[in-house]
Amino acid sequence: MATLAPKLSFKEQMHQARERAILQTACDLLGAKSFDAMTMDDVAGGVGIAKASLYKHFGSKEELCCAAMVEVLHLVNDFITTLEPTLPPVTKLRAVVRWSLERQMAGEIPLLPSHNSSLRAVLMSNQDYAGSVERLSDTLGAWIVEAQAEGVLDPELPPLVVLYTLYARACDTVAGLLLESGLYQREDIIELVLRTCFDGLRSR
Amino acid sequence: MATLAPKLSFKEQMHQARERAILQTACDLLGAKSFDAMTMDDVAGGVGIAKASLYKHFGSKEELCCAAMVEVLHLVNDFITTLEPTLPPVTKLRAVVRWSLERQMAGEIPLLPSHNSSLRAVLMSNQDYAGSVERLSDTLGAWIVEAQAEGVLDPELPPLVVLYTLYARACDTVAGLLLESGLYQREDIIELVLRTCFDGLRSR
DNA sequence: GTCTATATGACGATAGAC
DNA sequence: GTCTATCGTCATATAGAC
Repeated sequence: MATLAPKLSFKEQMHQARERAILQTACDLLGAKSFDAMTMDDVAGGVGIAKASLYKHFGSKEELCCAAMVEVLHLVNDFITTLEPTLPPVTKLRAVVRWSLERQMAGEIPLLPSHNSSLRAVLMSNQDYAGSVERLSDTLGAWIVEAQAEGVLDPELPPLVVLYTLYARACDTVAGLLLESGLYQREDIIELVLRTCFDGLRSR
Repeated sequence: MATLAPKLSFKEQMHQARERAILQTACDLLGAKSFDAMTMDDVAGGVGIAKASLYKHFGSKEELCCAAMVEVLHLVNDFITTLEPTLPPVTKLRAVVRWSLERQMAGEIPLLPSHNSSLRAVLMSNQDYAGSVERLSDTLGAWIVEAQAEGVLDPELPPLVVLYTLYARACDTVAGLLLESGLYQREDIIELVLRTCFDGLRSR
């Protein structure tokens, strides 16, 4: 396994470190602006290397941004494996949305690109990305069905509607706007957003 | 008043008609792609005029897109005035979200630009836009407070959180994604989205 | 005001020295 | 592999004829 590779030359370590720095910078930038607005000069400047050097690591802007998005999906899939499997499914669903909200409030790249982003078309034809999305959707979908069977989530809602609603809340900008307003603390905002998502706006 | 202006020369009528066509095309394009991805060539091609002619009507791309967004805000503010004032506030709130969802599913420009759009910065410094947003927010905010006082909306949620949540649902992409899936009819999708927004995902 | 043609600049990507 | 310098392309915006 790769994690057991005993020796990595200094050169290779530097190479990987640079690549991680590039990906991290791209993540930050994509959290702040759209794919179209982000430039390779931005990335190069952020990392502190020449633009031409970027192209030694990633063949194109699309390739770099794909890699960044795939990285995020791997992170969330990793996070999911750390969740205690015996937890109630709705608790696990909340945890995933919370994870995404925390990431987003930290200014990092959202889980999914917005619908009208130019990046979407590129991502959808990327096998690694599509596979990760499918894996994530399958996991969340199973939890949704479980939670509905338990009667915890509304069984009358189609699971696909629930899934998309969770994605939307995990990526929407309410949390960021509330943070900007300066009226609430991070933790309060996360609780409020989770509450409006699961319990709705109406009184009980 | 302008609506009573008795005579409008043929030239002026043509001018206004072209301007409306330009705005409509910009609306459609901004519904389909981001501000950055939309080009003035797209707009000119859509309207069927030369690009240079656009600049006789609008001084810049930013100005055109601002005008398009302001147009939408005027439309929603107009829609609001058609609502029977004696209706319960929560009914009026639902109606506004429904109006926005219908617009969005028709492929038209959303009510508000996404957080990380380059357009946002431009809009925020546009007085006409900012004024319309403020007017809209004041109206919706008053209804929210009323509905909370009646106990129909959860009084423990800060009104600002409710407002942003409504904005997010009015602009999010769940409706569009569900429409793309082909599994549901427009009217069903709207009902489902309104339901998850107001009633949440949890069983009652 | 509308058009064709063009000036100007930004950005993705590459060439070639080190 | 990294850099500087540059190419090719495309988009905003304008010039100038009609």
